[in-house]
Amino acid sequence: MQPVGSPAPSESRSDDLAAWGSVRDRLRERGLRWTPQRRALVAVLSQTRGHVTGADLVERCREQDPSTIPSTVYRTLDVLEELGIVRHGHGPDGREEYHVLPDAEHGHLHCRDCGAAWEITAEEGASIVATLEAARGFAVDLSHVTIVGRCRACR
Amino acid sequence: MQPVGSPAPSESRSDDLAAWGSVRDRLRERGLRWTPQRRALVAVLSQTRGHVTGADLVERCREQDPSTIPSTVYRTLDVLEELGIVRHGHGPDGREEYHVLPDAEHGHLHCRDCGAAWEITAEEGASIVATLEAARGFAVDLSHVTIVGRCRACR
DNA sequence: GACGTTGTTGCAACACGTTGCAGCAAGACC
DNA sequence: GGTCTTGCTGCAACGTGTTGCAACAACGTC
Repeated sequence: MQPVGSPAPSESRSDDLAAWGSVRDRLRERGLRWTPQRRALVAVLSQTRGHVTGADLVERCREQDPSTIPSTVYRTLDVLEELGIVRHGHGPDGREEYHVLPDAEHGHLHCRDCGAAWEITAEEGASIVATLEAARGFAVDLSHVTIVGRCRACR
Repeated sequence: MQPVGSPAPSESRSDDLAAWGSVRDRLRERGLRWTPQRRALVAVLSQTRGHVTGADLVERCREQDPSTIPSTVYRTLDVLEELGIVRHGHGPDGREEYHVLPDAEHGHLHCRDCGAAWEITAEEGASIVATLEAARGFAVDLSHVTIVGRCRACR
């Protein structure tokens, strides 16, 4: 239950390497292409853990290659989301927020006052999911849930 | 538990009239001013029920007065939110979404497929609020919660 | 290695919202 | 009605993300 450092890069774990290595093939299987621009974004993502905003990713790509075009990054992110490699939600300010290689489906908790963020685990989310499922037959997409409020420390 | 028509204007109820009428005085009490631009936005809001996006409100104001400036509208909305007259959240696409004269605190449910929206009542939200309160001492701002998923009809 | 398909890119324009700042005007006071 | 204070407006520039379109290039095939 640690806070989620927003720009939270860290080293890849070994089982992630396989995931990143397979991206090229997964694209090709679908008739999609492996371009230098996609390679660059995947390289950036593979050095990222936790959450990043779209703008962050654009900036990091630009550090590697200043000619990076934002729309290409956003379009590539859409593709990678279809492959399940990233997921996106919206931060408390409505900005795009991507999480990379989600181990398990989880939601997000944001403190309005201090800005800290936490993950809502699947277990904690279960009661939310169950409530809405029972009452309305609604299938909650937990990974897209962002709940805003005030954390213990700020109250 | 009716769906929330997104552009959902309808007539004001009588007890709302008092609320709208008092806006001027509530501003003045705080040393704030009652300007033609604010009058215009309040007029638009008073003919609105349910949910509107910021862009919607700008457009409706412009219908009344084509010289309306967006930043003024957004700044006025911030002020009105402080007075509790509107509340804002973020739609499934991250856009600003205002609800007018909230009768009771409530969250929102959006179907990813058909785009329909429902309100999560305070009672339904109670389990969400209670879970996070107990587990983390986190005070959920239900009115800012938007949950995305798939509704019964779309599954 | 050359060729053709067609998925992608780069670019320009747009949409929505925010911010900084100089000048204006609401409203209090005389 | 005139004056003063300071909250508000209008404007311009920016930040983030999306979209349409023509030209380009990945990659399967010969």
